[in-house]
Amino acid sequence: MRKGLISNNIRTLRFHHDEMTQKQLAEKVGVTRQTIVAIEKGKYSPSLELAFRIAHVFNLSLEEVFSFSLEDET
Amino acid sequence: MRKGLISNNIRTLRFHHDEMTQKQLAEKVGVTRQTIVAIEKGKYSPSLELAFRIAHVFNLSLEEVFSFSLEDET
DNA sequence: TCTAAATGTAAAAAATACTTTACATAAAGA
DNA sequence: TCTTTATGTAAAGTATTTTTTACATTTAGA
Repeated sequence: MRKGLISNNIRTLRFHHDEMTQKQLAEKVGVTRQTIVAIEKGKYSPSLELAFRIAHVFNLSLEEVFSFSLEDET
Repeated sequence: MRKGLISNNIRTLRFHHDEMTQKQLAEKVGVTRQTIVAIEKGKYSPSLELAFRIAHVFNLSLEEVFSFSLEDET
């Protein structure tokens, strides 16, 4: 699949939500802390399900947490 | 990760968009037809990127195409 | 200074998403 | 009837996501 760019504001959102730690977020969504680290740092993007779970923790829609921009495809 | 349920209305949306075929949708988002079949039939859910791409084709937000419901986690 | 908590990195293994190839069926039209 | 188009299934292989384990660094507080 051609690749666009997915970004997120998880880090910011954690701090805006009572300084939630990576560990706390990981526990709330049911993954390991390493998974949160990798996503925050952009090593890879989460599965659709995990993206939904994370947005849910912050009481936001998925698209308020993750944004996508297409690459050029002429 | 604990699993919730992700569903989608791709099939309906294809018909509402000029009876777009699976093949056409696949080409527009840059995957094979089998991938579209599998997602429509719920064999697995797409990556976050593919979900964004599909929503984009229909000019909808991701959450208008895919919905997520949490399992019970008491 | 010692300890604990939060964050970062890395590597191997497991799980899931996606591709490729191939074949089957049903419906529509020449 | 013959052909084409749309859809479905399946299996093997590749790519990506997630887990597990382990260790390093920084900061805050006792």
